Amino acid sequence: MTALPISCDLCPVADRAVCAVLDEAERTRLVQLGRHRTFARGDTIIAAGAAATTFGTLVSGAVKLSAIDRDGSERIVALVHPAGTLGQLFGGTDRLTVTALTSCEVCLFPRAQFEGIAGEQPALAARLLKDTLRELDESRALLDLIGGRDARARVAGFLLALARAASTHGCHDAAQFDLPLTRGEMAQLLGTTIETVSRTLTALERDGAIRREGTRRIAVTDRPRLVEAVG
Amino acid sequence: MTALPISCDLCPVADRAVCAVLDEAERTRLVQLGRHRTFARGDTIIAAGAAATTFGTLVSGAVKLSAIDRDGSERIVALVHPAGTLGQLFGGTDRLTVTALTSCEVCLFPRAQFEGIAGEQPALAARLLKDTLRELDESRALLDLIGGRDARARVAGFLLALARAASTHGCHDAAQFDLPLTRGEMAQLLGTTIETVSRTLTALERDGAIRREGTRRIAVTDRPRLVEAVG
DNA sequence: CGCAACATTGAGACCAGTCAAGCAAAGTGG
DNA sequence: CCACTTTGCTTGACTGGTCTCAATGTTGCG
Repeated sequence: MTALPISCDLCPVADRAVCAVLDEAERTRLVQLGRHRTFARGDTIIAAGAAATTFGTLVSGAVKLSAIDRDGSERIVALVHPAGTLGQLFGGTDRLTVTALTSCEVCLFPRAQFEGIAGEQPALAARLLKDTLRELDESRALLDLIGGRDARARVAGFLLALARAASTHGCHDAAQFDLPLTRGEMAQLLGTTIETVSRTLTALERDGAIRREGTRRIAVTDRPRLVEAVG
Repeated sequence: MTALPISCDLCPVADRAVCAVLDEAERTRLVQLGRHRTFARGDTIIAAGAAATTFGTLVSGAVKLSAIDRDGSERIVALVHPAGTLGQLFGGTDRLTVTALTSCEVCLFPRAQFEGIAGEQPALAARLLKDTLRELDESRALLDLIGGRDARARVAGFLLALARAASTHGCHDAAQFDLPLTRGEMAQLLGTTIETVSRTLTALERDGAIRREGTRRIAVTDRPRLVEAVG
């Protein structure tokens, strides 16, 4: 979790992240406000309940957003992939905990100053709105997946979503990818249990829809079958 | 579904809706672009799949946002209450169907022109962002409610959310309110079935947490118990 | 190697879904 | 006004998918 100055030249998501809509001068200003940090799997990047003071962009790796219930159980409500944003804009406290799922790189900015720039730069505000709308869509898609579908459909739908996220180009899904989540985390995200996730993956492999390599790597061997499993 | 000119003077949500952030001149311009319409329960206000051409504000009543699966089943992903917004900004087609749950009043605007004004008015853009972030929060709260909780907790949590939405002032919940949804719609929203919703309401009443008056009206008789049921 | 974390598999219990019947309220038409 | 239909709600009995509990297998790391 070292803190270093930001350099956009080497940034792999410089063209896709929210920063991309800023002109040279404004981006320079933003770069001077922020810090580039790296986190290891399991590190807490932003803690729920704390005053919302930072806002960031995920440069590489994967993170989860989760809420902790009063009874101590964790619920994952979203994953964020590179070029996605982290942290709560507006509103005083972060409501979700942001945790690194893999080792990852992040650009972090003081929230207030980031909001200030957004207020001055309509292009940035528009981009943030667009991003938030996409997140809203994804959240509702997840809602659709979890509500009223059985375990097989949830897992299949989740695998397809990951395949899409893993594709470097937007055009079509990756044929194979690494699960950034443990079985337990998948269960939390999908509203089920570790055992059911495990059994379902076994069943999908038995049916020829996927092939597992080790416990984390998934190859989609029969995409139509996987799509059909979603219903 | 008559179309009439907009008049903000009598609008009950003039101070809370997105329009409130506009100055006199801009609001006048917006008013001239839009139309005030009324819908009856069951009417489709915006159809999913169609080109996204309209954007609106809910003035009174309640509406649902739903997605239709390929197999024809409907999934409700959110409810919208007065002062909330309707329709898809950016993106070519509406992905969700907007349906009136009660008779309701709506101000509708041509989407492109609304987006144009948002581009010129940073205050409107900021307000739209803030609203969208709140919707995102609500969507994730619903996700939290549906994922990994049993039927009793889902229904209890939903009733509490409705009590909050029904309170005219933000300070505390309404003690009683009308369900804007049928049992079937509640089931679609909560990811369960009509029968389970009905049985759960019966159980909550038996336990003294609520009292039903007719099939639609709910009085919260023991709020702590209802909160406890959510877990 | 040996521990710790994670994953798989099995057996039994239980919650909720399905199927089915009956009831209540509101509308329709003779 | 009443029979009839429609729509929505409730309740019961049964079934099945998923959760729980428990044991075993696997991976990775000090």
